[in-house]
Amino acid sequence: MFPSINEQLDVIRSGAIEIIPEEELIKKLEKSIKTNKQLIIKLGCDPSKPDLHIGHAVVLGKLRQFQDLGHKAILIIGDFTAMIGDPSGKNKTRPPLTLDETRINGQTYLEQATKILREDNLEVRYNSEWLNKMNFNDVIGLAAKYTVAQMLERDDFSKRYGSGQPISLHELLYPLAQAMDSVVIDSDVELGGTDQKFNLIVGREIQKAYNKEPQCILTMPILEGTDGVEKMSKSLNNYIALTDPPKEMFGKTMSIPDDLIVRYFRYAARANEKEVIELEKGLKSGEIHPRNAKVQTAKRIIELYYNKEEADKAEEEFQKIFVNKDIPNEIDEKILSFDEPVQPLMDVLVSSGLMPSKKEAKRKIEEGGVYIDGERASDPFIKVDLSTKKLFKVGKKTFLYLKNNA
RNA sequence: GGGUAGGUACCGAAGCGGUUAAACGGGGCAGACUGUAAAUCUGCUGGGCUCAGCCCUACGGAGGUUCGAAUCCUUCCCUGCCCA
Repeated sequence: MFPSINEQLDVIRSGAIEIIPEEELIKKLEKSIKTNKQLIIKLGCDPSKPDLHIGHAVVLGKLRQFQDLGHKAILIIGDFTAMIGDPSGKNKTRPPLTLDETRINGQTYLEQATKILREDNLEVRYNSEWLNKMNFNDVIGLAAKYTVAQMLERDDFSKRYGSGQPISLHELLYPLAQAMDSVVIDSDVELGGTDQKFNLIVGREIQKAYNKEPQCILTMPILEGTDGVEKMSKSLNNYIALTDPPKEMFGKTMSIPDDLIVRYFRYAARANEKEVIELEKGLKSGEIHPRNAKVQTAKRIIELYYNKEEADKAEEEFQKIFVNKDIPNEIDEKILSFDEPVQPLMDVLVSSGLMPSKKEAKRKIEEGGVYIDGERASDPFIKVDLSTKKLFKVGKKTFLYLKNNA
């Protein structure tokens, strides 16, 4: 029923940063094979930001591998914990969300996550189901199982504490809440990014405190964002969303710094180890041009979430617009409804949504960032005739046909 | 509860009565260049208008002093640190 331990371990280890403790995982696997019972693999997610990106996909992909091995994935939608807001990586307390908001976000999350996960061997649980029921007594009982010093071991807590940044008490409760999830679902393995290591270990400790068999933890790397410096995150706007259209995925991948190519090829494009080594060698020897390596990576990523045709199309578009400075194949068209078809350029830019304000429009025109039918418009006060369709280009990548219907 | 230091634009951080839509850095946007939506360099970065000028809004909130306040006073809210 299950593959052999070594086969399973090969899959499990690939791409993983740490497995703690590995011996225990082996024992769990042995037992699973012997009793023919699935292991319970937990992945918690924070639905406060429902835009999933290819950084999240790294750990989701690992969960998928466990599913493929025959184990049971439990995806915890942290609708309750999202109200607290995991302080991880943040130096500031987050604004709390309501349970309703997190529920809606959770649904969105799920829609995106199932692009990667399979529907069988999958169970979805919302942690408000048990956390919302705990009363103050329960919370005290839980909090009594961990100490302040242990909690302050967490890197970002100690950093914030040390530098005089505020830490609200409820933030200290976050790892405990997440740990409670593990207690309730009896997880055997919990997955997470390396930044989750602390929380995952707390889960293990708390399970023990509740006389449960402790979970093993497996951490996956945190993928850098397209800027190549910070981790990929929505708030830093350096992410490639799973729902990004193909040409966005392509362009964003092309914009990563060269030294990130191999990491993206491995983790974002999910190339196998052999391919990764080949690419690495080619880049080093100069046989493979970094540009082409990026093209290949970008196309592989698009193939994961769309298909080959879309990948080819995205490449073609990119070539067209950015290399040949041509216009894209498909351009949106917007009909405006001024009383008169002849309007000042600034007004046209604002009411079409191309510019947020007239001041901004004026600036961009003066900077030479606005083109009408291929001609650079340099006078912000000119009027344009929209009785016929005109092509507007703002900056390098925004194209829009505009026409007035009156 | 006492003491003390703070709260400035998207973020960090100057300014401490007028010349301040607010230095500087980051971010963002635009331009040049490029294999690239990279790097680098340059410019811009609250809004409106009858647009080289004028007007509104803005330095935690509310009042006040002053010809004039981010800057001074009163009060309230929030945060760090020390002491209890």
